[in-house]
Amino acid sequence: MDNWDEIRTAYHVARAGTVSGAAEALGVHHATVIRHVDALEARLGVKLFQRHARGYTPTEAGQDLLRVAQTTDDQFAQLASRIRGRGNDVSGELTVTSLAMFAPLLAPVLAGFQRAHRHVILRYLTGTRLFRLEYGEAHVAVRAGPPPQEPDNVVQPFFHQRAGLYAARAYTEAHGLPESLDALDGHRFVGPDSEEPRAPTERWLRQTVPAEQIVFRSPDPRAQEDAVLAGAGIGFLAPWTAAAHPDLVEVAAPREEWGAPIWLVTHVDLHRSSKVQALLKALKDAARDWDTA
Amino acid sequence: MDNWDEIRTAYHVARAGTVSGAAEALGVHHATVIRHVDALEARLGVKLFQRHARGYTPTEAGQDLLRVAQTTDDQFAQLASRIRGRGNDVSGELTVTSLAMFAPLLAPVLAGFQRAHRHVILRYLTGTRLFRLEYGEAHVAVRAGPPPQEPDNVVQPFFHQRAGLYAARAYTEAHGLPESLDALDGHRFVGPDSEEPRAPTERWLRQTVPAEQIVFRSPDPRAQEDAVLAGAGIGFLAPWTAAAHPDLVEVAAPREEWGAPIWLVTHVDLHRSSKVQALLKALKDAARDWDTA
DNA sequence: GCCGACCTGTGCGCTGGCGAACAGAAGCGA
DNA sequence: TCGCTTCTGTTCGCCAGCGCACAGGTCGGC
Repeated sequence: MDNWDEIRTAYHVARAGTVSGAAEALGVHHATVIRHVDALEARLGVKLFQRHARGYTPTEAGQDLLRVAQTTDDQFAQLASRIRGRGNDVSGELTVTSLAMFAPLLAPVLAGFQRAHRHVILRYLTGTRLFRLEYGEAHVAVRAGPPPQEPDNVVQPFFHQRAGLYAARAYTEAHGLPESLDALDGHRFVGPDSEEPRAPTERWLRQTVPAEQIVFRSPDPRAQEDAVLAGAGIGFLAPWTAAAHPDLVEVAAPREEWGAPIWLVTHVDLHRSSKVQALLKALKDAARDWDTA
Repeated sequence: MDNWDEIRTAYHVARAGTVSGAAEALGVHHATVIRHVDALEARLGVKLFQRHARGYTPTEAGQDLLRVAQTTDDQFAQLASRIRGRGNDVSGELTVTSLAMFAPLLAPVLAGFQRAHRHVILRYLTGTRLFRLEYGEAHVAVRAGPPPQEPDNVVQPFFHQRAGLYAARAYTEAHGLPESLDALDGHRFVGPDSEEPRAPTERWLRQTVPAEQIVFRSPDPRAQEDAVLAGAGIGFLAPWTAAAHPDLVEVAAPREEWGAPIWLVTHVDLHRSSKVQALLKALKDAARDWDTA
């Protein structure tokens, strides 16, 4: 059964009862209908219709085909309306990915979005691995650093990430507060575990602070945050993270050189769907407050 | 959804994950596959796949299509095996039609055939109306008289129908037995009701016997038979009918001029099916005995 | 780091399948 | 009985859609 269009033609012949009627319903010439039916019967080796001057009467096999094709037609019609409807509908799955450090920022926005669109199922992936939009691993990605260059990705600015140096009150009470960024000797730092620094804060830390003073290292930004809160040392945190913990002391205010642009990235194939557009709008609305804050 | 082949192509792409794989499975060039998918997406207005250098990944809509097309493919495969199998299988419906007078002759054959092929459902239509093979009203027809000329019918000789004149013993005891066919005056006859005679017996009766002597008339041959048995008059019966009733007396032995050829007729579209062939064989096997009898 | 395997994507020439037109048959009504 | 309509079915010319060839990209192994 390797020609579904011929089945569809035969189905319309069985329904209309005549070749001409089927041809009109299909919008093709009746000669085409005859060719399709003849080809299908030849391939099956069984007559589907009895031909007479007043039309085509389905044989048993033809009636069987009529039943099967009828349900197929219905299912395809339902499929089409589902698919077409989905284009203008905010429903189904919606997968967002970002670095783990943005979770406290994004999670409330995503939760609010889900409340506004009850038919959408949100998946929020965080991880060190880069989730690839072109493989359909995510609809929307939040990326930091230089603007992504992938050809099939639609990139737009999200917000500007700022970072400052903070320490827990327990740490400053034990080790004091550095007077300036030039007098950091003897202080302990919380930093990344990576071999090569990627973020501007990581590069600054490596260039400025001797390695032996970075006493707590973790590849997980959330673990670093926890370490700073526990008084393990001085570490980079976003201002909004620090603001959420009154127990933290600002060692150095956020600097322009420590900041990084954050981008919203979508795959070009999905970017136009209203589902993705709705999420992008919600994210950018939220980011407007972050930039001014 | 008016192009089922494109759906089938997209289905194979979703299954294989690559355009090339789908093209190989379908036996077409991969350029054709790309064209089909592009056309289908354009018509639906929704991306079915995310394209990347390593293949096509189905979107939600593509996965939906995959599920629907999967079941469609299964159903078509089952349909094909059913239809193809039916060609070599003696099952399903089998409709036979004949003049009502042949019912006692044919019914035992048909019953035996059904016993031999338990999966077949036999329909035996008798009636004055001519059931039309080309409209699928019957698979096999038994026709009397000159060989049928319909172009799409396959005609083969069945047996030679013979007829004699008989009367019930009750009739002969009351009215005596005619000495010859030239001395029929005063005798009563059972005959047809038709305006124009069709069977040779009917023509002979009209030419030979005055109309007023045909005292019992019926369009139904079985009713005529019952009338002869009841002693209503002399009438034409087949020898095998008379043989079944010891109460009947032969008025005139069957003559060649009273006989008529009987034909087996099938529609050319159905003639080659093994179901019809099996029934034809059973009928002709039975007729071999009738001819010699 | 280079090479090979495999993928998508596109322009071109050609052919299979399409529509147009006509022929023939059957049914229907005047 | 004749004409009209409505079917099927065949032939012919032509174009949409096919396969081919090549380009460009990515991934993995040596």
